Amino acid sequence: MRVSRAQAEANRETVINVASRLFRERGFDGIGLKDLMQGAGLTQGGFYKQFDSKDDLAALASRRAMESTTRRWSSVAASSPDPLQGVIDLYLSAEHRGETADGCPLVALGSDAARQSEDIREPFQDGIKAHLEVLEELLPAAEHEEASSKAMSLLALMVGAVTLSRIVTDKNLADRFLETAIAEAKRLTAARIGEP
Amino acid sequence: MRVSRAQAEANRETVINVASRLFRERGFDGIGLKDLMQGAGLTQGGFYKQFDSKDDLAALASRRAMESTTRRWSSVAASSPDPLQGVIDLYLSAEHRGETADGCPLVALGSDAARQSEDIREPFQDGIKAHLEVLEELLPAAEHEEASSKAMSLLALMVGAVTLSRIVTDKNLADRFLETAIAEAKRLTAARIGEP
DNA sequence: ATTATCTATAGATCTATAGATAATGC
DNA sequence: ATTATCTATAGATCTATAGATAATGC
Repeated sequence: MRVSRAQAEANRETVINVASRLFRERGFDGIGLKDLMQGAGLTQGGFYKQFDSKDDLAALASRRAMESTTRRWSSVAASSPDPLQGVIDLYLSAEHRGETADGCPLVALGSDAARQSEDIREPFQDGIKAHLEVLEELLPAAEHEEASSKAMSLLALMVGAVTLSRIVTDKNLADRFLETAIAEAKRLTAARIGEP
Repeated sequence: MRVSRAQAEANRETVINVASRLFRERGFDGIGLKDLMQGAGLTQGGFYKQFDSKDDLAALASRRAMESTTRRWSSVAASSPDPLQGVIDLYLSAEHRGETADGCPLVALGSDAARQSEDIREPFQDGIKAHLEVLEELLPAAEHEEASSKAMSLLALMVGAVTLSRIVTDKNLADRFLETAIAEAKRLTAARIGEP
């Protein structure tokens, strides 16, 4: 029954990774410890030797999820001819809308996160700041202040668009939310000449 | 024990209204039938004579919530010197961020809604369409197509901004999400001269 | 007589804990 | 000897149902 320390650590990491996917897919209240542990090939009983509580795992899994999507942004930016457009097109794509478990936690768990304790909202906040920093560096703005504001509006626009796109049942309307957001993001990111 | 038909109908309405608040406050999975009925001054046992299932109530409560916020938009627009700005300022206010139970269901339940069945997503979609229609009528656009696109981007921006503002624990960052979204909304809604 | 609501309960599931088991690590 | 994971279970809570109760409506 007992496994090596290295294996135990690997198991812990697997549980966090599985949780980061399953929480996004079903919500924090939508999946129990039994299924979370089963998803990692373990049983429920071992849970509390690895984690303090379900909320503890929720915080760890949220951090892992946010870090994973920040990394994806950086990697897409690094490999795109137009880095900012690359990130925008990826985020506002039908593929991203479809992959809840691997997609942005802000969309998958946004309204859930707002209801959680500070311990769980903190990893989301850190992830939001990291996402903003990626955008700020990519934005063509003269001053830092302007880039910061643009980044915040752009993130809000993108999170809102994918959220709405996932809610509606009308496929055509869902696609239009993504398309109009892409068009609006282009206007937003274009350098504004002669503006304060 | 038995009450008049009129009173029974009034009780049903009360349960829907209570549910529309409590679901927004705690999420669909965050509150049970016992507490929902108790909130209306009733006991759990009577629930299934009034509703088919918890999901049935969730759909009815979601519709009620969306209709309520659409009405609020219309009423704010009717009583503001600048109707569109009135709606934007109300939505992107610290007050709206603070009142989860009475605020926009798209923010309070956005990520939850995306995970629900079509029966529950439909009232959200109808509410989204109603919200878009209010914005379209207020937007200063030459063509319908343009107003429609602007309305969708504006709604996405606002939903995203309040969602992010509720998640972050840093009060200063939370306020900045609302402020930058207001500034961006102003640019978005201003008539664009010489654009396609 | 009908029926809106009540009390009571079934059966499932949830988080968390207790103690057994068997492999690791000293 | 220590400990990672297992089986088993406690105690609470969840959705849904059954049957009792008492007031309405015919």
